[in-house]
Parts: sequence; structure tokens; C-alpha cells
Amino acid sequence: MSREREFDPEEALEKAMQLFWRKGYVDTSMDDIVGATGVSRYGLYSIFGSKRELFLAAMDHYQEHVAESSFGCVEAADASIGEIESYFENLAKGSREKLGCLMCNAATEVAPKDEEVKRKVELAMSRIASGFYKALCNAGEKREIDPDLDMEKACDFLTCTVLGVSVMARSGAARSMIENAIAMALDSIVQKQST
Amino acid sequence: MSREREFDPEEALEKAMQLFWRKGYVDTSMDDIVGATGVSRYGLYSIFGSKRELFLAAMDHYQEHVAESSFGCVEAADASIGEIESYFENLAKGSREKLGCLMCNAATEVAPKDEEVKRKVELAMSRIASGFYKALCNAGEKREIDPDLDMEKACDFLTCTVLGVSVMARSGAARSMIENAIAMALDSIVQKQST
DNA sequence: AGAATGCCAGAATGATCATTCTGTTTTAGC
DNA sequence: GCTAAAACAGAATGATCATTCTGGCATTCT
Repeated sequence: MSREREFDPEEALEKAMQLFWRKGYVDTSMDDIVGATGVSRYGLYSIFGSKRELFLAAMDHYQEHVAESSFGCVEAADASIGEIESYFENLAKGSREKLGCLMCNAATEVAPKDEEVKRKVELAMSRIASGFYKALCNAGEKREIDPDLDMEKACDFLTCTVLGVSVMARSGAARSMIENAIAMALDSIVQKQST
Repeated sequence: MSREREFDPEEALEKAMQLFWRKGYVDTSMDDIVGATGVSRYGLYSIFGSKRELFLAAMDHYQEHVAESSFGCVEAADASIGEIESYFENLAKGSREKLGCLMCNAATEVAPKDEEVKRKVELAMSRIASGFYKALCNAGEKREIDPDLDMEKACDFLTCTVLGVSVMARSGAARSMIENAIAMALDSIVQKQST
């Protein structure tokens, strides 16, 4: 016994996330979001509550969709060094768009002043680290890498590389710089026997 | 034939930089700066022109002072692996303050929408890379590291690590995570012979 | 001393924003 | 068809900001 909603909350969230990703939290206005989604202020507020909550939802959406589709392969139960390599390969490709990673952008812009954002960023970071950890352990068991490698150190190190690449990408660093950094990071894990 | 300025522009710039560093560009208001420096709006505008120009000046100030004092040792003509190690050691220590690096924060927050900021960020990044490059070459000549190491790759890689550590620090990552990442990055350059 | 220059404190301006409000429209159940 | 819930478009509100303006004061040159 009421009028029907004219938009799909998921679609609106997706578009809002895109905006936050590209422009950051503060520089994205609710008007921008109204414009990009075509959803009325009323609709946005009734579903998401406030700009801050919308941003938190966008972070979750990012984790569930963007991170899932790019990092998911590393998180597969039998993932190994190949999955790690292809993840980084895609990271380098994606750097063209100069967006960086939403969680990484939020880490520097918003986390210092918002505890919940900080919590989500930490969660995202430990998700990455765990994914790498498991894949590295698998790779060690398969003897694809040195099984005596300190996997704890290595996974934190790869996570750090992901963040560094994200910053480079967003600030428009040369493609070669990004590729160099990635190549060397992977080399240090794989420790190629061939010269 | 006029009243005397009551403040030292350099001191004011230093304090403004501290604010921008801690709170970011958008979240630092001119009122904040007036409050922290004790300088009148008139004084700030007559010397620096606008908030944006003040930020640009703060970036320069950061490079000339903060970056200089932390990275200077790596840039010394005879710097080698020891200087690189001690730079990273200090980076880990400084991460307690959760500030990250001003240039890195600016890279994600401001660079995408301000060409001049972007230019300064790129300059800062290539400064870091060059510093590492020279020190790595020195280390190669001294046989402290493998002289056949690809120094181009290695310096971009270390730069990436600096950025990654900066993000981790700002978002409050565990100290151990930061130390792990740094230890592994350095190990991959030094390639310890001892097990 | 007097005048002019350039400084200071703080008020005024005008813009931008998040959020709320208003008047209207749609739709489901009666 | 009528009613009420809930949605829509867009105006109104109130806050925050960067920037400019105003009125007064200090200094220095004559």
C-alpha cells in the first residue's frame, strides 16, 4: 500500500562506490551521488542513513565485489604462487586507471579520523595478508618456493607491496616503475634459480 | 615605514605543514591554521596567497626539512646499504606517530585533482628512487650486495616499500607488520648468505 | 608631531554541503 | 474510486569554509 521504489539499492551503492573510489570521501558530495545514481536524496537517506554510512557500505561493497574479483583467486583453497603472480599482473594492468585501491585511499584520507573506517581498513589489510599467507604456504608445500621462507614476513611484505603499488597507481607513477616494483617483489619470493 | 610583522613565515609554514600532515588537506581549515600558528588571516594570505598555495609551500617545506633529515643520509655521496637500512629503521620507529608521509598522503588525497600537487608528488617519488639508486650502486661497487642486481628495479621496489609502509603507518597497522615488511624488503636486496 | 604604509583582530561575504522539509505523486488494499 | 503509506523532486535550513573587508594600531620617514 505504497509507492514502489524506483531504484535498485545495490546498483546505487555500486555507483556511489565508484565515485568515492575515484574522488575520495570528502570530495564526493551527496549531490554528486544523486546525479550519478539518479536516486533521490530521500531514497539515499532512507536506505543508507547518512553520507558516512553510505561510505561504510561502499567499503563493504568494495570488499565483496572489487576485492573479491581481483583477489579471490589468491584466496582459493589451492592457490599458489601462480595465483599471486596473476593477481599482481592484474594490479599492474589496472593501474592505468589511476584509482588505486579504495581501502588504501580510505586508509590515508579517512581512517585517521574515523574508527569504523579504520577497522574496515585493518580488516581489508589482514584479509590480504591472510590470503597471501595461505597461498605462500601452499607454494612452499609444493616446493614452488623455498619452504623455509618466513611466510609471516613474506605475506606482510606482499601486502605492503600492494599498498605501495596502489599509491603509485593513484598518483600516476610511470607504468615501468610499478612493473619494476612488482617484478622485484615477486622475484624476492620466488628467488629464481636461473640468472 | 610600516608596522612590523609579528610572526616568522618559516615558523608558520612549519606549523601549517604539521597540520596538513596530520589531518590532510581538506580537513585542515584556514581557521585551524590561524589557531595553530597564531598568525592572522591577513598575515597568512599576504604571504602565502591561498590555502592551496600554502599547501604547495608546505609540501616544499616537507621535502626540504622532513624528507631531508630522514632521507638525507641515503642521499650522501658515499651512502651504501648501511644508510638504506638505517633509513628504514627510522621509518619503522616513526610509524608510531601514525602520520605516514605527507607526500604519500597528498598522492592519494590531492594529486588526482591538482596537477601541481601531482607534479610535486612525482618529484618526491623520483627523489626517493634516485637516492636509493645511487646508494644501491655504491653498495654494488663495494660488493655489499650483488653487483649484478638490477638497480633500476631495486630502487623502484624500495620506493614502493616506502609508500606501502607509509600507508600502513597512517592506518595504524601493527608494528610487527611494518617491521616484517621492511625486513623482508631489505633481505631481498641484501640476500643474506647466512641461513 | 604628522602622515602614510602595512599590520592586526575579527566581522562580513558568498559558496558549498549534508541533512531535513514540503508538496506532490504513485500504488496497494479497501 | 478512495485512502494512506511511502516514494519522488526539489526547496529550505543550518553549518562550515575560504576569502575579503573594515576599523584600528604600530612604525618609520619627514
